[in-house]
Amino acid sequence: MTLLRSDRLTAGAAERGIPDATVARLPIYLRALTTLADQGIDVCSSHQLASAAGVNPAKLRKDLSYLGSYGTRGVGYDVEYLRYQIARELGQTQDWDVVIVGVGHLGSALSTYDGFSTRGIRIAALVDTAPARIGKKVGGITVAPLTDLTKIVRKHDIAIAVIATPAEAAQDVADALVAAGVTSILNFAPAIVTVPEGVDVRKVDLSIELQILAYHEQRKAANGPESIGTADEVTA
Amino acid sequence: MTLLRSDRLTAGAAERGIPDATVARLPIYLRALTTLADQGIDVCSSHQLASAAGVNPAKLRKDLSYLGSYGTRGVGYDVEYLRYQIARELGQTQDWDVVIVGVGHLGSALSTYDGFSTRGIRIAALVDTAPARIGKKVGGITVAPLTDLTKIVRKHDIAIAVIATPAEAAQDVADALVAAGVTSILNFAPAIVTVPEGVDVRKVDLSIELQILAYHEQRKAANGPESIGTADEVTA
DNA sequence: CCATGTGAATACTTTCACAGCC
DNA sequence: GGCTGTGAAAGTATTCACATGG
Repeated sequence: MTLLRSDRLTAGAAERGIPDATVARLPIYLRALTTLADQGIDVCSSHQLASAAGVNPAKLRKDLSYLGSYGTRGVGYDVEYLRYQIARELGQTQDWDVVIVGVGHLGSALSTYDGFSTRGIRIAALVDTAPARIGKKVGGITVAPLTDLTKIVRKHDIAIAVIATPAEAAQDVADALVAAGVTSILNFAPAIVTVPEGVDVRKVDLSIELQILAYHEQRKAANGPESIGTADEVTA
Repeated sequence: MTLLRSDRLTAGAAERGIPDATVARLPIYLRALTTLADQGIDVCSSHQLASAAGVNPAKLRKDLSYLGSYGTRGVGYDVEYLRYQIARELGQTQDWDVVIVGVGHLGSALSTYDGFSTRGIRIAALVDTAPARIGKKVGGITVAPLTDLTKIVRKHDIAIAVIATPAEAAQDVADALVAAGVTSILNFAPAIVTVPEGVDVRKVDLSIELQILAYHEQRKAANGPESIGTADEVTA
């Protein structure tokens, strides 16, 4: 989750050193811009965009300032232009081929998720170890055996993989992915996977999110209901 | 994601004011402790536990210090005792009934996900609007119509809900959930939902995680491969 | 001696408030 | 006049390093 950056601001001309917290929000801004564009809006203020994205305007402007000065003082931002700049910064000018390992319920859900294609992400291959699943078609893609991994990664020039296996298999799959040449992994398995330097891992754990909510619920119940409020998700 | 805390340390006896970042890691420690217990380990050092959880020992000790002093100097932590203390802090001494709204691919995957039951979370009901889905059984639970929501929430005393609908429906569903009395929402729909004060929303966006990885991949490709390394997920 | 628990130092993030430009 | 872009201030989080107690 936290990546070291050897160069926050190195010598030379304006080395890009965008804070992690900002990078994590850029896709949200992108989505918000698309929403605005769909509404026929082609110029927006930081307030409008911030409200569509669920953040506050100062944070939005600070975030955008790391990319450059793409707004116009006294006016706002050109929706289409800003959308392009953020997409470029995120590397969405190219399409990223992704392989999903593990075609159970979650893997199937991911492979048919339609939010990927419009965001520069293409599910290029599905892989599993279960003989019952190999050869079956899911979302138009034939499930391949794990042993084909290296071949698949080479063929599609895949850098990013998704682990959607049970916890027990996660580390072995991660090792296989790294060996095959993958350098970024999104791990849905409820296990910590260890990878060599230079490989990024992000983790999404569905039950953890619910446990965090349960914690806050418990506190609401314990204290009076008046002692807690949300800052997030409240549009001014 | 960020919750206001009116009392970081109020008067009286040790008011609990655990930082958000720490709360987000407690479920990870819980999982790590379970792993250790399964290996027959019943006392562990902060190093052992930290390595199993994928964090560094200092952070772990600091996090645990917010809960109290549950370790023994010179020795370490009793696995079972610490596990209980964290579970209690997270509110897992009781079971939380949860309703999932939207029984598409993702909703189905969630309702059959077996990582919930052992963590104090019980899927009590499934709800959808599509007539084709209502009445069908998924993971042993019959899908109910959205109009039954209030009845269901009352019956099971539900505080926590999951939105797994398309983006367009998310806000309406959130409104219905709040009206029915739900006070915590986990939102998987790729949309920002607005809720009144006192209601917590957490958001998981599958495509955003991949976009963040793509950003880092792009940077690896652009710069020399030597200029980036990961701090996370590397066990010493 | 050992490993925890914790103040103090550092690093990062958010927010404020206003200078700068349209 | 209005809104962006940004230094500076405030607020959080992480890490260090050592006093503390078994």
